Amino acid sequence: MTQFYIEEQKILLSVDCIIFGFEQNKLKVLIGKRKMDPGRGEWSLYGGFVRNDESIEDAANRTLFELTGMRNMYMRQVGAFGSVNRDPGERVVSVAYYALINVADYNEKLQAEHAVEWVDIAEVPQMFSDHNEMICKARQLMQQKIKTEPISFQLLPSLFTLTQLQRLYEAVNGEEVDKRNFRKRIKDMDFIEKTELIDKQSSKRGAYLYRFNKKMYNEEKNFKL
Amino acid sequence: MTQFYIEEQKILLSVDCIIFGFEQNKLKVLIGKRKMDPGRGEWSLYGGFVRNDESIEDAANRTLFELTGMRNMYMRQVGAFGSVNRDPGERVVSVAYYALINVADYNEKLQAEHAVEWVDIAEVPQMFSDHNEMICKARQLMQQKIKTEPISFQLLPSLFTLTQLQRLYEAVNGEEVDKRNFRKRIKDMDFIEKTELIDKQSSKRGAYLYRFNKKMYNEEKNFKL
DNA sequence: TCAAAAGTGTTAGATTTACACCCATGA
DNA sequence: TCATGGGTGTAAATCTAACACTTTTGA
Repeated sequence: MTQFYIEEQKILLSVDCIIFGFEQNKLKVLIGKRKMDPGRGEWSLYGGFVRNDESIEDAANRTLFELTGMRNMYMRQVGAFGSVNRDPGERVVSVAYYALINVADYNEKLQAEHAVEWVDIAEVPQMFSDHNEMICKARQLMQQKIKTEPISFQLLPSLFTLTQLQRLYEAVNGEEVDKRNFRKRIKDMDFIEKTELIDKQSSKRGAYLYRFNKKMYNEEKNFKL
Repeated sequence: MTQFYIEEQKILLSVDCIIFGFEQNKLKVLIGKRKMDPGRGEWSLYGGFVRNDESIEDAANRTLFELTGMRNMYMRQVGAFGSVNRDPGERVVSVAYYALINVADYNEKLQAEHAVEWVDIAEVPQMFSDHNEMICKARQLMQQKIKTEPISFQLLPSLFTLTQLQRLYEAVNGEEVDKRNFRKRIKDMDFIEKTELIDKQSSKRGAYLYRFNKKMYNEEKNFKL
């Protein structure tokens, strides 16, 4: 193969994953202590290097799979982070992705193996490199997205109560909403289906379980929260 | 210096600039025919490679300066584009940025030198590599941004008429708006200052010229269009 | 004198917000 | 029997959208 761009400098390229989960009415991110030098022991996102024969997105999916054992997670690019000295070891440009996961689906064994934990988004410690900035940007993007697309269901079990859904919105947006107004908006969205099933976990009386009907959503697409 | 990431593969990294301008009531992008192999002669964005000793953002600013002779342009990242075969020559990952320019400020000599031209966003031809996708994404981001931040003034002369401003919004959003409702919203924003100057270019009667008062905006920040 | 763009308010409809009580159940 | 979370409707306020005529002036 002919070499076209012979004069140019090549650069290390990595991906970093901001994995959001919802647990105990809080929005959380999955982070761990860095296991390599430089920066060993610092809080860090989970990441990996991009290989020459895979797209950045593939690298991100591979990294997510390594960490969670899951494929086809909801994942969106946050952006490229490219300060010269962002990594103390060597020049590394990183492309951040955020992903959404239902915490209950996450394999505890893998979690233990990678020594990562769910940390409340409001209590994220100081992190390695520019990872705080990445988390912040990811959260902003996710907050925007959740207003216009039904991504909340990625963070919940397939059956959920309206109170769970509401608490999720409150956690993501950082402010409480009125229960009746919230439920009115849900009623207008036919693709959020009421089932006949009752959840008895969270209350004595029990609450109806709902599910997201993806097919119906694809026909209607009138999402607004 | 110690090498930390010895095993990893390095990749060519470039930046591509989507430069938006506003001319004849149309939103336009600045593009030219590619001057190097592979892809010589195809329509292309203006870009450049990222050097090892500069941030991606610096590379983008340098590239914009090369093309326009201007510094401190409004510029935002669109994202990283990283398919393996996006560049037919060699594996190149590119980070796209969009920038806003007042067309009248753009040096014609530089434009001729680089052989770039303003093309209506609605009539962008098929382009090299994934540049159509980059433009599309850039436009989406810009459309979102213009709703909540006063970036429109980057595309206009420092003095402008309300009709110009309205036409700009219409061009960006791709739909017409009601003149009276538009002007009502403008009146609520004190940082869009009416001057005593009259523009006689666009009408016999003449129209008041307005200016964006940045200091006043920074105090109020209640932008909404 | 007329064509072309500038400028200006009102009203109906839609959307959003605020708000309080009864229900069902397990402990 | 009572504490806990589940479930429900209405009215006021705000915001949005639709709409038409007069003014100025250069050609």
